[in-house]
Amino acid sequence: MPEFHRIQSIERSDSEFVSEGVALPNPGVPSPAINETHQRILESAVRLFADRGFHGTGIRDLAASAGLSTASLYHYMGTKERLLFQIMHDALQRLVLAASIIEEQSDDVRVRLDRLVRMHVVTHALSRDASNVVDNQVGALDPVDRLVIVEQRDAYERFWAHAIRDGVDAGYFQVPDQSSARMAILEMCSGVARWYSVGGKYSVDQIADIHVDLAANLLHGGGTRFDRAQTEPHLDIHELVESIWAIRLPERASSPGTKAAKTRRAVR
Amino acid sequence: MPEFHRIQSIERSDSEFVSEGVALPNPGVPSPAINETHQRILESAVRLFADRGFHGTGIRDLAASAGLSTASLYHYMGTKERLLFQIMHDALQRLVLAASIIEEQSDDVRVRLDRLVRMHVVTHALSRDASNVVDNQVGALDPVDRLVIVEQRDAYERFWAHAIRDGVDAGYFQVPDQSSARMAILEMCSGVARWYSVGGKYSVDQIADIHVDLAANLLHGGGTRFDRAQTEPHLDIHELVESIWAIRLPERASSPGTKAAKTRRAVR
DNA sequence: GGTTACCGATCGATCGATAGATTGTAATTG
DNA sequence: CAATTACAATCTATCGATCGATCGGTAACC
Repeated sequence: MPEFHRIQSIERSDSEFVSEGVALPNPGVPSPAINETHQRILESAVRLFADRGFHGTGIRDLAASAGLSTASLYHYMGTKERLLFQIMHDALQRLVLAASIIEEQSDDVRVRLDRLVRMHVVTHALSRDASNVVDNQVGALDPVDRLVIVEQRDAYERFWAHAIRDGVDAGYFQVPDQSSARMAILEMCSGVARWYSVGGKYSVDQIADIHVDLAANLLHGGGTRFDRAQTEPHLDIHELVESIWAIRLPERASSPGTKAAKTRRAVR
Repeated sequence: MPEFHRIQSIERSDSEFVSEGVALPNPGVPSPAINETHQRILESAVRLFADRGFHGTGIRDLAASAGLSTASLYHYMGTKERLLFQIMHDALQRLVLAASIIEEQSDDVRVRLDRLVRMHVVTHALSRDASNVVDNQVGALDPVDRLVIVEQRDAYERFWAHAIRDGVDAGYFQVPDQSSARMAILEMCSGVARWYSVGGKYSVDQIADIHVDLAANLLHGGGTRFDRAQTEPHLDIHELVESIWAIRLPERASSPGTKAAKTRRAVR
């Protein structure tokens, strides 16, 4: 009964190969699969977890998709939850490795961010299912495993935080708030995994180009809001939302009574 | 046994009230709850579906959270799936209503987009759970219901598509691709529901301000990528990702063989 | 006496997981 | 070399628990 609890740490191989000037690790992160059947199980699980969610996928679905009995599944996996953990851990390990290579090899912070965006988008397009599992199934992990995964995700986000901070410090970027800008870029790039499909209007590389542009715009500041014409009548959006949702305002001072007195001022 | 299959269409109330110059509908969309117990069920369901996902929530969890027996649950709901549908339908109805009011009352397209962003962000912060259900649980709907919800979501996105198109046509916005820009803004604003928590660094309105800025930057173009220094060594990100993920390139011509021949050119 | 609002008990189906047997093949031993 | 052992890889059958859902009621109210 194989153990997957520990996954070998990242190791750059000695043998490297060239890609037009820059050395890439070879063969990157080895697949955690121990043989072809195990690989099939992992691929089935990634696809099913992405499509139906962890709780929406039964072990019988898993077994059928991999062409095995449910009992045989357990020859390769610990539990269903450990299978999820292994998939997420492996995917995040690759993201962290890619980000570290980029950080290491990009001196100019603008180049670094260009490459981070490109890598994140290409990953989310080419490895769509695994990316969606990482992005959406964290809540299905048991609390202990979740700590490990969240720490990995935080480590990945730190590459982004540092890149944005360095770019702001160097005067290249202007953003209203660094954390919000980081989350905004990550969310918009991760979003690719929600809507991308092969055979669409654009190739993966074109989508990456577009998102590099969008991220560059987003970070380049200058846009003083929409410098809107002030001739428009005022419309309080917070109030509009509370009105439509009938929400009991959790922020923004004023008790329900005061609030009602202020906004419920009927015209007729 | 009440039926929730049909939800009344959007109707603007005759009685309106004023908010510093602009009329707001009152009382917006009425809650679909038929009484206080039903309201408790809906609120429990929204919270649990958001926290654990639809398939991760049992009807016993639902009943316990609402302080009822599972049997009593069925006095108010059709099936668990219909409950999900009702929650999503209601939430989307409110989004569409808010967007239509904004479109109606904003002449300048920059103002329109400002308000759309603000509304979307405030909704995703104040009504976080329902927003997360709408954004993440579409796949749990049965195929027929899903069609209805997807059409609603498409209708909502059309308000955004038109605003971006009008802004581009008017020369206010420059984006590399309108659809990608729309998805990028929606994803980054929806992301708020993933990380926002009350008592954080910023108030809801400040977060809305920040995202208006970010969206304005994103749409204002001008950023010709990161106009990076070309002194950096080249690093093919597509190749990097494929190397780390060991992905069998689905796009980008070249068979595995050719690819290997091209990139596996060993240095030593 | 119909209707509304609930409950305890329980249904059949499915859940994740395991027990125990069979097979093929590689390694070890007489 | 042949016989034996060991183990990896798979199966059928089945476990107890939980799933979504329903049955047949009771109590209160108009």
